[in-house]
Amino acid sequence: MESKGVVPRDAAKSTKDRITETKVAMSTAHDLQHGPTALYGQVASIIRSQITGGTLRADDDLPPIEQLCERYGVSRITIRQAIQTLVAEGLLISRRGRRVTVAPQAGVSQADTFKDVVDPMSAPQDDHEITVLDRTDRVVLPEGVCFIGTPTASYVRLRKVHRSGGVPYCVMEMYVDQALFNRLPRGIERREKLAPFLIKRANPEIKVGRERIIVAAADFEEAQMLEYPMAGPVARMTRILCDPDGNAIYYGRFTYRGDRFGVEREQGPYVKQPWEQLRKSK
Amino acid sequence: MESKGVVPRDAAKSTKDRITETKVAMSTAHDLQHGPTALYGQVASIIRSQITGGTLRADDDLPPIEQLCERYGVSRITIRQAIQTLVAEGLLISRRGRRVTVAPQAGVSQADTFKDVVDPMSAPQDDHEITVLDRTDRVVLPEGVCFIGTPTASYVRLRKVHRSGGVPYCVMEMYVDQALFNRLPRGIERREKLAPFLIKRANPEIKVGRERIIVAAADFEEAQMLEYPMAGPVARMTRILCDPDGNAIYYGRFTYRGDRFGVEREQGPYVKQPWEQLRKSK
DNA sequence: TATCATTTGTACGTATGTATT
DNA sequence: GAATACATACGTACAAATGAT
Repeated sequence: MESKGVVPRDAAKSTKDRITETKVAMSTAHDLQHGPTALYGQVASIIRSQITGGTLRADDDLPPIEQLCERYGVSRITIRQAIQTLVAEGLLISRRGRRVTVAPQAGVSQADTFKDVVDPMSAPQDDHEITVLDRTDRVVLPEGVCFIGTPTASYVRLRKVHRSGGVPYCVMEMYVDQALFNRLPRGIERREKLAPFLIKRANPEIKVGRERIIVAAADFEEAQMLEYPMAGPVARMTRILCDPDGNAIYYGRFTYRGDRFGVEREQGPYVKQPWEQLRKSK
Repeated sequence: MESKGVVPRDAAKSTKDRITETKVAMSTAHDLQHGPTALYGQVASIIRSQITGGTLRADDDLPPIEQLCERYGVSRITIRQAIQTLVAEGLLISRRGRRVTVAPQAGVSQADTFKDVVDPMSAPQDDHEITVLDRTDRVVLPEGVCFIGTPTASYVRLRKVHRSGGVPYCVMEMYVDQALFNRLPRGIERREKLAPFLIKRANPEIKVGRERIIVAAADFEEAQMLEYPMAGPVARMTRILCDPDGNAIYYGRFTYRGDRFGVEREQGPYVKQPWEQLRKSK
């Protein structure tokens, strides 16, 4: 292939900078090159480094797309795709009718990020809200989901949304053994995180609780319920609690917003790893 | 304005045409509606349900975009955006010059997915490869990253890529105490996962290892190194190992492809947490 | 309360580059 | 080399949400 000379594309380049309102002290004309990296990728890189570098800060507005088009000498689609990329990365927020803004949590380092996340087993904050979407009694567990323990005859199925500070951070679907649920205080599902409650106070005793965690992209439904970009990163967790007889008295599937999820694990030489005690899942 | 209506596309059944071979028994004209849900969202929903429902199976080809345009009576951009969405969700793979295909791991249930993932501490498979990108001796740990333990005076900094079955699944940056590293077998960093090696065999003993895990979207660099869609979901893990004196003799930051990451945790009142089982001192 | 300008979201049509078959 | 098919990119238009008037 020929390393061809760059096609001169100075269409809108000479236009005077009319960008005066924005706080964004963006630097002067960037020279984008038609080449191996797509134009939208180059634009995204520039903006990304402005965010990580501190030129753009949390909650800052970006200039309108039209102005960015002029500035970089590219079309609207190109800018849009760059913005889309950064939205998916969690660095920008774009909403109809408003300016595109830098995400509140953008630019903080990874270590700091960990302060804002919600460990699934942590105690809820003061501003924690629980919404019960629906409840169905006397249902059976779906086939093949029980990776430890044996299902019981009958469950209560609950779907809930948890919010912190008004923002939903987790949607979940859980099955609680019907007999056990009937013994719990009335309305407890609206007041408490059930798994921590069961582990601390339930009768009969919980013998073992196990969680599997994977990461994925939010599907349409999850994105809507979590007020989160479609295909944004999420954590999916499956949790099972068993009683001393090996009955799975609790099964839950959780989807956490990626920006609000974090877990900590210990590793050490004297500890047998949980999965070494497991039967292999096929 | 009136939609042009879906052109029935049944005639083109030339023998050479492999398109008719696709198992896409796509139903007859789907009526998309201009309304609250965007057209591309409707298309994405249809295809998504075909995948999860089994009409489209892993490694199946989608019809060319042009044909999808005709089928749904929408333009190329609309189809592309639907495909993009599903690519970001990990359900489709789109490559230049080839048909869009259904991702190999698409359509399997969450529980099943867990068998393909790589627990960070698991033993490497036979087809496991390690590439050392670079090595720098006698460096100090970056400021403020050490969430447990105290940094030592000098580290070896390594950047590596791990592959399984030829596919990269993790990129990492790690710091190993210089003195400790000098005592390790030569070239061990190219042959072994260092943390498990240290935990099992190092001298002095590791007293405690702790991991923090969050989820995020792949940035440009990570996406390239992992051969993964930009902004695709990834897990980021930070791990620190300390010796009995509380010195952080190992610090590592890892980025895992979302489709290859999974961890398991135990929870329960009668199971001592790993760190509770640790010998407190020698 | 209603209207208007601004700004982004969605969508169409078209053209060209580039990788695969 | 040719045909196929996706990626990128331009220009344009209208819809919908927001904020200010």
